[in-house]
Amino acid sequence: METSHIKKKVFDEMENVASHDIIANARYLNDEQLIHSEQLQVLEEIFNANVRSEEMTHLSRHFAPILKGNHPTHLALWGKTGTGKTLTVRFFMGILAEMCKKKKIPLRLEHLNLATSRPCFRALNDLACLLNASRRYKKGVSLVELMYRIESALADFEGYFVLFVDEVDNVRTDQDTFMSFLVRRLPQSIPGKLILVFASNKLNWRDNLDPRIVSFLKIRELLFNPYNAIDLQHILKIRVKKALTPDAAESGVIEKIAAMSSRDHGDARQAVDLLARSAELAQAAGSTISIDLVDRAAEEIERDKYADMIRTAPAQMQAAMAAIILTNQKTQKSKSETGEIYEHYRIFCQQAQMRPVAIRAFRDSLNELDLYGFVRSRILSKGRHGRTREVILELDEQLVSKIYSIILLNFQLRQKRPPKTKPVNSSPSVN
DNA sequence: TGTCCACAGGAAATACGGGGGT
DNA sequence: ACCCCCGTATTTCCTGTGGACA
Repeated sequence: METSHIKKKVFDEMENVASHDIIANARYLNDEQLIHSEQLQVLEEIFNANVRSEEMTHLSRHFAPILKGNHPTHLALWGKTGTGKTLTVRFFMGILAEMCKKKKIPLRLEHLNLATSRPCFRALNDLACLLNASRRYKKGVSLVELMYRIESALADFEGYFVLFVDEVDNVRTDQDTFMSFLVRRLPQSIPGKLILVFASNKLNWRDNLDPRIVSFLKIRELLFNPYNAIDLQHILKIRVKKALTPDAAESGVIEKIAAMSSRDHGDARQAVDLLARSAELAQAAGSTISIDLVDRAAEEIERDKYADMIRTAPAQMQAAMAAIILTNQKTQKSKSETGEIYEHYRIFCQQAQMRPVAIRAFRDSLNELDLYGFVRSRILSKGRHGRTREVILELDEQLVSKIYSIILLNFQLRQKRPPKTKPVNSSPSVN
């Protein structure tokens, strides 16, 4: 009887949700789930709505010389994340490839995406892999060898070679070597006409580059501004049409999301995320997307952001955060001072079996927590009773306890690792 | 008006750890 | 396998400071 009751409940719940479906095609709310052709389709609609049309025009002008057999210069794109640098270029490249095919102009396009920070060696290695010139090495191959392989992979190609280097600023230790290879050596050593397109999130990327290379680059620049509310509305409308059932979004919802997003970041991906989150909430509630739900979704995203940040934060910052929370619990106030927080920090370290850092370093951790918005703090002078930093914890209780449990979890995992003895062969051998 | 608290936060020294070269 | 180098984290040492209080 008990089980059938539960069965019925689950069944009803599912039935209920399914009948109120407002999400018709969830994949359109998450770019990673779209296959290439669908992505292109979405892009095409976005660009047709005149979003990023200026940038598109700029690209067209820049690459126009190709049609006349001339050699365009290199190009650099700047703009914050989610401003559409990658998508715009890829979309444009698609069109360019089509045109060249029609006009029988030999063209080769490659997209080197340096998504995460990596040294020069791995960047070159990735490029070599992209050109099918090498396998992936950890080490054991010299930089020169990699360069040689890249060159010989291109030795037979005489047309235009457009290399799109995405997120160049991610190349660490010896960016100059990497850049000078691309800019100075490669064009000289291959028969094709090389056109480099760099994209970077950091506007000052060029500043810490060897000036000789900068002069060689003769780069044309193209700045991608954050999306404004109108652009975002276009982008969102297309997603809504593709992903949701008709009338799923109440009036004003798209405008609201666009306005919030353009005010906060102008990042299209985050805007779509907010839409997706709102839709999920509505789906769960069996209603349509209301403006209220958007607010709630924004709160949820905000919470997740904090939770994520604390999860990946350095251990010292986590410990400092835990100390602040503990201090507040003890004193039953939301305000606390450096000294008392440090005391709780030391207790916490004892429990977590880690060595506490000196007070000076601890202050820096507190500062960082302020910087990342976990707490608000200011210097307070209490006259004879000294000066101190007053730390105020303003996150809501729910979030605080979530953060606290994340920290505890992290430290428990850390404890499990045996102290500085060599690993005993108790775990299955990892190679 | 001077004192003095309880820290802030800068500078330099030192420790650490990973990666590269030989 | 070994060493060196370099960037980052931490420690050590230090000087500075707003204002309550005597």
